Amino acid sequence: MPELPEVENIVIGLRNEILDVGVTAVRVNKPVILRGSYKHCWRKAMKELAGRKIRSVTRRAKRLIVSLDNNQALLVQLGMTGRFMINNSDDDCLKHTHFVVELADSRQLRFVDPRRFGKLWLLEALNPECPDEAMEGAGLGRLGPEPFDLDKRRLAEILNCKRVIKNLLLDQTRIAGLGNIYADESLFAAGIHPETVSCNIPSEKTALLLSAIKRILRKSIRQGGTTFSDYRNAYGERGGFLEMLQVYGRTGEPCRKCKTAIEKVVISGRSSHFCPFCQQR
DNA sequence: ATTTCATCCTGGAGGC
DNA sequence: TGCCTCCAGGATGAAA
Repeated sequence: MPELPEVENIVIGLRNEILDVGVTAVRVNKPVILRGSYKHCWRKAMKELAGRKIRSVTRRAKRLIVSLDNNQALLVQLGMTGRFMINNSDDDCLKHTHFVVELADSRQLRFVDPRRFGKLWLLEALNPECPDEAMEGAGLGRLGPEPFDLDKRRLAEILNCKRVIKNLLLDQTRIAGLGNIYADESLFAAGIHPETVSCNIPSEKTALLLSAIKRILRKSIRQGGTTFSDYRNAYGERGGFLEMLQVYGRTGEPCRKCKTAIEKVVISGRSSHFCPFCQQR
C-alpha cells in the first residue's frame, strides 16, 4: 500500500509529535508480525524499550525507522494495508491493532494492519543516517538508491539491462521507493509504455523518466500521498493525491491529455495502467 | 544469474 | 440478504 510519499508523510507527522517523547511500555497483540534476531525474545526487548526516548523518525525507501536513545530502532515495513499512527482507536482499527507503543504523555503509537503483510523489526546499533548495513544485518533485502538520489547517468545504468521497465521500477533492489501507483504514473508522464524493454528506452526518454519520477513523488508528498483505500497518515487522515492520478485506477476513463481510454494490462501479476496513445513502446 | 510466480491475509465490490 | 469470485499501494522464497 504505502509507497515512498505515503511513508514520508507518516514520518513528517510523527516527527511533529513524538520526538523526545518517552516510551513507557510496548504491547504485542500479534507476535507473528515481529521479525529479526529478536523474533524469539521480544518480551526481553520490550522491557528494554520501556523508559527509552524516541530520538529520531526517518525512512529508507518505504521502510519507517523509529530510533531510540539506547541505540535500538524499530523498523516498520507497512506492506499493503499497514498503518502506523498516533492514538487512533476506531473500532475498525482496534480489531487489527497488532503492536502498540505506550508513550509517556499517555498517547499511543499503533501499528494497524488488516492483511498482516506488514512486518516489524527491532534493530541494534542503527545509524539513522545510513541504515542499510543494520537492515541487511537483520536479514532485510538490499535496497537500491533513493529516487531523489538518482541522476541521469545512474538511471541509465539501471535501465541498461533487458527487463520490462514496469518490473524494473518495482524492483526495490534497483530503485527503492516506487510502488505500483507511482511506477504507472511516472511511465505515463514520460510517455513510456510499461512493457517496454528497459535497454530500448532512448536517452531523451530516460531523462524524462527521471524528472517525472522526482516531480511526481515530490508533488504527492506535498499532497499528503495517495489514499486509494487503506492508506492513512500518522494522524489517521487520508492523502490528497488520488484526484491527481493520471492513469492508476482509471481504466476505461479518458486520458487527461488525449481522451483515449486508459487501458490496464497485467505485467508479472501486477496491474499496469497506461494510455495506449501517449505511451508507445 | 535472472526473472517470474505463488503465497502470505482480510475486506470491499460486484454478479447472481 | 447471502454466497460466490475477483481484486487490492508489497515482499519474498522457490522454481523455471
